[in-house]
Amino acid sequence: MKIFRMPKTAYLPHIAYDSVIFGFSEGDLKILIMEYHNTGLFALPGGFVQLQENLNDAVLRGLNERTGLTDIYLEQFYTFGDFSRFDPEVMRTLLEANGILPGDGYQWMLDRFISVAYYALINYEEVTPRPDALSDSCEWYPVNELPELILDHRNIVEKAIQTLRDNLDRKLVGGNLLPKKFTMNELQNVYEAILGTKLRRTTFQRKMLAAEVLTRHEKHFSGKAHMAPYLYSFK
Amino acid sequence: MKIFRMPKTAYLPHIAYDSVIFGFSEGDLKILIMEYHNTGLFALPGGFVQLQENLNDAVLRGLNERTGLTDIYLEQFYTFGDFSRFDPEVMRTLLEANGILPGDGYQWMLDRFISVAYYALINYEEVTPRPDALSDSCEWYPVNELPELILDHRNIVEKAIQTLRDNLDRKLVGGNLLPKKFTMNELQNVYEAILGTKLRRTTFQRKMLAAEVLTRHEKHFSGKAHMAPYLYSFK
DNA sequence: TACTATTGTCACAAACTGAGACAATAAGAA
DNA sequence: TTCTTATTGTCTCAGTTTGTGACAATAGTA
Repeated sequence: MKIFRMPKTAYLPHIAYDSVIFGFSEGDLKILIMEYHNTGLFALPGGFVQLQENLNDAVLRGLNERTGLTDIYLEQFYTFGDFSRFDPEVMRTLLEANGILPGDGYQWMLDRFISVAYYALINYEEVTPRPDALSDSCEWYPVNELPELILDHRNIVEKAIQTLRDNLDRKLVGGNLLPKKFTMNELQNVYEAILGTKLRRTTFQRKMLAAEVLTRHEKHFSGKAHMAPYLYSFK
Repeated sequence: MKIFRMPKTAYLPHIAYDSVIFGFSEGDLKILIMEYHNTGLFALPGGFVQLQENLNDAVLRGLNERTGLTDIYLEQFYTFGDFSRFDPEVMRTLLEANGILPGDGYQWMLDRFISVAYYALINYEEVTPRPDALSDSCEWYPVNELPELILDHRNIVEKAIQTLRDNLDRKLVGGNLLPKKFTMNELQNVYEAILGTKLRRTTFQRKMLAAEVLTRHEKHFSGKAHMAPYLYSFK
């Protein structure tokens, strides 16, 4: 059995973060989910804040550890603080499955936590998800086919999607889920996956062009038998 | 000197909340600011979370103590977690001005805190602000004439206003700053105070009526020499 | 060379918004 | 009573944005 090793760094007690990491592939909006050793428990990637660390930096650090990425579109969206999310059995199961006994100095992890939730938008292609010390996998799941998640993590995901939808037009963030250059159709597919609805091609194109946030590049020849679309990038 | 007495209840360490309590009077958007005994320090009303209390309930409890209100429109908008907001001197000044010495068991209040920020919209007329044990006043200040605030509280206020503006049309929350029944003109004044811009009377009226969120009641006779406006309430 | 699927753009109608016009008041003044 | 004034509710008209379909251009295949 793999032995759990946490860096000796000290963390702020009672405070955690969870991150909903969105990616886009095969027409689906997906998020990264961790599965823990020998437990069948699934959870959002999360972590703790070092004693002298900015909260935002802690999240970026965790994101970098899971994805290898450094420049990440990241947004804080809600802090979950209900007492009902306190369920020490879940964490105990998780620690014990990793060979950690009570009294190993991880007692603090069994306390009540308030969790600050963030969502990140990343380019699926640039990432090879990496599990952490406690988990044996970190994998993409389509948002419509999530496994059962621990605690209130399902709630967190739903609020993340809702916030993302609300921000989509206001902040024009959809492009963060794509490679630097993309076709208008790919961008539309991202929007449709996030909103869960079909959009009109011509209206969508007109709106995006009118927003003046895109730069048009060379055409992209896919080998298909039809007119080649332009490639775009965000300004 | 008034001696500081905090209920013996235990609180979660490192976690606080701050609330930006909005009211509307005399054409101005105002917020409640506390002034602390003998220090000249001004701050947002805030507090701590009891060990078994929901975060949201803690904020409602604090709001009730400051305003006497129970049904309050409340929205969480951001959690401030930079290490730079750790400044024990401010809290030490504040405790000492209240006759509290080091070793009185309030050491935990000098630690680093992460603060979850909320904004509330209340009906100015229903409220008589009440100071807490540490403060000698709790008063309304127009958002454009705030005193200098401790720590990052000025930041918190600005983010609150920004969020309120963004949510104004989407959530139609402006009515929470008014009595149950109000005229269209009063509602427009609230919108103008929040947005900081003048709006067109006819366009505003048409938009609000088209939204189908208002119920029209009897006319309101103000005694002025002109056509009496209808009163409205939110559905 | 003809055929097909997709793209970029245009055209027109429908819906929405900005800006002003105007009659209908409520109360005071003449 | 009648006139005057400030404000309100509603309408109109123009300008803008959005929904919807049409259509030619094009990259490959048959």
